[in-house]
Order: sequence, then C-alpha cells, then structure tokens
Amino acid sequence: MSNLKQLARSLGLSITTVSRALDGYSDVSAKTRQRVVEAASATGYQPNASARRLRRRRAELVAVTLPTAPGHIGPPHFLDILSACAEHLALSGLNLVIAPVPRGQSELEMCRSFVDGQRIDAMLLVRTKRHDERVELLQSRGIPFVTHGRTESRQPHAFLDGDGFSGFRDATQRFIADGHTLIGHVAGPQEFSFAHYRRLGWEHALKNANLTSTLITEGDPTEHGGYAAAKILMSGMIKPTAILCATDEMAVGALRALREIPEGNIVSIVGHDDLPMSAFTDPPLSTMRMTGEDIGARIASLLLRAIGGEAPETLQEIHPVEFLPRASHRRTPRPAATGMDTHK
Amino acid sequence: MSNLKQLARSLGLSITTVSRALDGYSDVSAKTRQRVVEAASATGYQPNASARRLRRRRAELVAVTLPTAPGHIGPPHFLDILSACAEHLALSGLNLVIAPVPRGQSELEMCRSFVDGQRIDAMLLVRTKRHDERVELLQSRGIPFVTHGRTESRQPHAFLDGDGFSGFRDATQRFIADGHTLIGHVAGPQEFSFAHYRRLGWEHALKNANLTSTLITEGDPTEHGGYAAAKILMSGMIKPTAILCATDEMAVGALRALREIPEGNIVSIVGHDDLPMSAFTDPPLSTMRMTGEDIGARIASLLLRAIGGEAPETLQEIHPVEFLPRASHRRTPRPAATGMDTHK
DNA sequence: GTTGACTTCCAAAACGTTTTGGAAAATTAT
DNA sequence: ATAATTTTCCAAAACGTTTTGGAAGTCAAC
Repeated sequence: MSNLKQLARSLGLSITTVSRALDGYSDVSAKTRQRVVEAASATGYQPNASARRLRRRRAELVAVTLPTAPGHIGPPHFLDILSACAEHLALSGLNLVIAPVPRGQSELEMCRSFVDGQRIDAMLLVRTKRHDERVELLQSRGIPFVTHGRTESRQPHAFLDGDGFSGFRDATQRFIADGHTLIGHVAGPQEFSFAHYRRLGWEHALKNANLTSTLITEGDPTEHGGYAAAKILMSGMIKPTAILCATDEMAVGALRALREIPEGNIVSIVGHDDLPMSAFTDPPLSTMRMTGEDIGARIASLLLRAIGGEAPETLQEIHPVEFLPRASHRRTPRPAATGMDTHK
Repeated sequence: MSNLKQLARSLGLSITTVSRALDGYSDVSAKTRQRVVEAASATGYQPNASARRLRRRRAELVAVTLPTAPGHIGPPHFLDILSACAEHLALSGLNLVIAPVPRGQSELEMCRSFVDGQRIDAMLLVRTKRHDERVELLQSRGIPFVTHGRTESRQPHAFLDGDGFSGFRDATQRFIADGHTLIGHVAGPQEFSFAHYRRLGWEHALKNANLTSTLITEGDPTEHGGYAAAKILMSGMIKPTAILCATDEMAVGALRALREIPEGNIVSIVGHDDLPMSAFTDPPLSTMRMTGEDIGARIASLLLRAIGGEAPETLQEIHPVEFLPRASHRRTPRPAATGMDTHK
C-alpha cells in the first residue's frame, strides 16, 4: 500500500528524513518529526516488515518446534505458555512462529531449514530430550536458543526448567513420612529429560529410605499412557499404596485405572503440572507446579537475552516446584500404628 | 552466511541463472541445473527468507490471533489444531505465527498492525464473536482470512465451523426421547458464536417439544465456569435431570458440582469437543465432536485457497457433529412409567 | 569575515532475492 | 548458406527499508 517513498513525497521530504524521524533519531528537527509522525499515523503507515528485516538482517522471528509426539502435542496448558511468551517477544518486535515437524521429516532437518534460510533470530526447543540433536545443531551454527527442560549436552546452553528431581524426591519423602512403604511411579518416556529427572527424584528418596524402587512402569505422557501404566503397576504381585505420576494427564489416567480395580480407591496419587482440570477430578488431584509467575514471560526474556549475545551459562534457570495438596494424596486410611510408625 | 552471489561466483555462473536453476525454470540446461543443485545442497544454501519475501511481495506468514480470554486461552486441544494447520501451511512455504493480544491493546489494533506492516499474507481468527470487529477490518482491507466459527457479518467470509446447533438439538431430543422433561443448559458466553449456536440448538428442541427452556446459566468456558454455572442451575426451585454443557471443560466442572450435591449423581451430563481427558472423568463424559479428519489441515486448505483468491462464498465449511455416548448421559434411572411416557 | 561547531537534511549504497527484457549460442528449417 | 527458431544464459532493475557519509545552512566565537 503506502510506503516510505510516497509518504516522503507527500511531505516534501527525503526518504531518509522520514525514516529517521519515525525511528526517533536526533538529527531531525522537532517540528519536522511532528509533521512526519502525524502524517504517518494519519495514513496508518507502518514500515514494510520484509524490507526492514532484509536491511536490518534480522528475521524478527523466533520459532518454537512442536514435536508431533505420540498422542497429543503437549500438555494442555502449553499453548498458554507459548502465548505468554509470544506476547512478551512482541514487545521487542519479535513474532513467534510455531513449527511442527512435518511427517517424514526429522526435527533436525526442520531446524536446519529454519537456520539456513535465515528465517529466525532464535529458537525455542520444547520437549527436550536428554540427548537432543537439535541442541547440537544450533550450537554448531551459533544460533541463539533456549530449551524448555535441561539436556545432557556437553556445552552449556540456555534453558528454563522446573526442579522435578527435588519435587518428586520431596513428594516421595512425604509419602514415606505418612507411612507408605510401597510407593510406585508411573513414569514418562525416559528419553525426555523432564520424565527422567522426576524418576530420579522418586528413586533417590526410596533408596535413601531403603525402600524398593521396582514399582515403576513407563508410558506415554497422556491420559491413556497413565491409565495403561497404572493398570500394569496394580497387576503385579506387590501393589503400591501410593503412586507418583510423571504428569497430571497420566495421573488422570491412573485415577481411572484405579477406579476399575478393587480397593483401587485407597491408593494415593500425585501428579505434576497443575493442569486446570486437576482441581476437578474425583478425587481432586494433588499435584505440583513450577513456582514463579509467568513461565512464558521468563522464556521470552531468556530468548531476548540470548539474542542479545549473553553467554549461555548466565541464561539457565531452574525453578523450584511446589506441592499442591488436594485430596488424592491422602486416600490411604492412616496405617495402623506399627513398630516403625513413630512419627508424631 | 552464504548467498546467491557467492554461490554463483563459485560456479562461474550469473546470479540469475543460479536462482532460476533452483526455482526450476525451464530456461536453464539440465547439466547446469544439476551442477547448481549439487553445489547448493553441498553448501546447504537456502535463499534468504527476508529477501525473497521482499522481492515476491509475500510475507510467507499467516497469523492466528489468540485472544487472552477469561481463564485459559482456548480448549486444550487447540494447539493440536494449530499444529496440524501449521504443518500443512508449511508445505506451501507458509509459517504460522501466533499473535496473542497484548495487554492494554485491542484485538483490532493488533490485527491492524499486522495488516499495515504487511507482515502477513492471511489471518486465522479463532474464538470468533457473533459480531466480530476483526472480520470487518480484514474485509475492508481486503486481506484473506478464515475464521474458526461463524459470525453474523453482512458480507460473506471464509469460515470453518461445527454444526453445534444440530448437535445440541439432537442431543436434547435424545434426552427428551429418554424421558427427560427438565433439561438444563450450562451455556458459554453468548457473544461467542459457538456458544450461541449450541444454545439455540438446545432451545429449539425444547420449544419444539413444548418443554421449558428456562434452565440455563451462563459461565466462562472453563472448568470453573462450568462448576459455578452448574451449582446455580442445581440450586433453583426446579432442578434439571439432564444438562448439556457448552464445552467439555465446563462439563468437567459441572460433574464436580454435581458430586457436591445430594442426588447430583443422577443428573445426566453431555459435553462438547471430546477432549482427551473426557474419556477419563468419573463417569466418563458423553460428548460430541466435529466429524471429518484433520480440522487443522482443513483450515490450512481454506487459508491457502483464500490467499489464492477464491471467493469467500466458496470457502465455507460446516461440519456435522457426532454424538459420543459414554456413561455420563445415562445417569438417571429410567423414569417410572407415567402417563406421558409412552415412547417405546 | 573567517573558523569551527552544531543542526538539519539528503543522495546513494546497501540488504539478497526475483524478474524483466534481451543477447549470444546452438539448433532447426528453408 | 542463410533465415528462423529455440535454447541457454545474463546484466540490470526492482522490492522498501536502513544506514553511511556527507552537504548545506545556522549560529557563535574569534
């Protein structure tokens, strides 16, 4: 539609001056600037994004790769995080593009095409794996990026993560303190780092207390995955009296599995993530969630700082995880006092 | 990094020829083309996106506005739809950017800045309202767009929607056939077109059967909204024996509300959307969902056709909604035969 | 009135592509 | 052999900005 040239001509000014007036340079007089600004807002002029991007050599774009995972794409609240992130990026003139991995293409190829086409200034990686090839690619190309979840990469990189280890360790200890000795774990796929850390926390607490850590089954991080895993867990010789589920979705599946099992209703359950639905399950789901206000905003901030050139080492955040007691973690009738039940 | 000029020089060819070879024009010999293609893939050359966009006068971008709604942003499966849409757009070289409405800015202003900055080739509007100012803006500017959900706009525009009217009408008739006479509705905000059509369907069936349609309460389209609305509905003088909830999330809230009420467990419930969690509630939620395979892909197709210049009238899809019976719609013990219960 | 500093403006060069309008070379038709 | 056609290539112009490197003009100091 309207461009700088037309605007300049209609004002009797040069393109340069109009451009600089709008960009707030000091070498244009106050009177001229006002004239330009008024004319610009009157005609609704906005600089052509592609032209600016080309000239400034910045794509003004950040991509987030969405792995087409088994089942659905991510936790239901994930879009909220992305939305908050996008909103904060927009304040710095950056837009967030979502980049699902096309069928028959690897995540790696997709990243590469974004990088080689200079289509982005930075990337956000989610559902990070412990060994994530995307991380290596971006590191070798020198593209700024932030991961949601740690990796076991050699070189340090920017990330934001919840302290799932401590969270599950503490939750397990809480169960132990409540008298449980058979504490199971419905684990997520161990290639994902979030699932791995949560399992380690559970395991750590059990080993510390000399309790068995064999009551574990892995499943997809979905309702169905949790359902199937819990079914298996409850069909063994030794049945847990409490179960930590790697995600709230898995916990919802586990709750259903327990409903279908005699005495399943006295097995305690804890989830992770505090999804909106978790307060509305039957029983309401005790869960845990990352503390700190707006995760999306924090991610955006890390991305901006990474683009600004800050060193990855200084861009690593691990947020504590807090326990949200509702009803599901206290379904076991207080065990009758035994010799070992001395607390309180 | 690497650009056309360097690539051309290293091959002893002109920029033009290299560009045309890669774009598959017929005026470059097979031998030369092969040489170019090989060199390009060896160096990982990809044309600079900003430059191409500038020259081609296409942003290669589609934006979806995310209204920062009350509560969370959209139905939990919404990201799955967007992801599928983005994947299909990518096949045509388009990327999908998510554009949440910044605090203190209207959706309108946001659309305008995207349009005036020529930052997009098309827009996807979701959570459309019956009277949606965004629609008018885009129509007046001549920007291709597709809405998820109809509007009551004068001019026709491209949209994809589920037939919520028929779905809720049929579901209500099913309840009537089952002997229910007091059928309530937990409605979504009526400014949203999806909520409005669903209510109309419910109302239509009741009026047709000469039944009361006063058992209705409106709430936010969230678990909490459904919880609060159901509580109100069940606190009236006349209590419904069945309730249609505008969304599955509201239904989950309603289920919880009913658990807290004596005899709430004999009230039948139906939701809408078939969220992943709905099969795992207690009781499993009977619900409805849009038929047709991949909604996201269909939206992408409509967007591409809109960009291609097809007339809006030809880009309107209303998909039937199918009923998914699970357990929650049959919680009422078959009413004892009364005078009016003559069916079957 | 010359010098220097400051203010205000601008022409032209970039950014890296795609596209236009030929030109040279090779092939075919006459 | 020449003309006509086809094939293959390319120089230069555009896309709409931002940025560079001044050029005038104004003002104050000497």
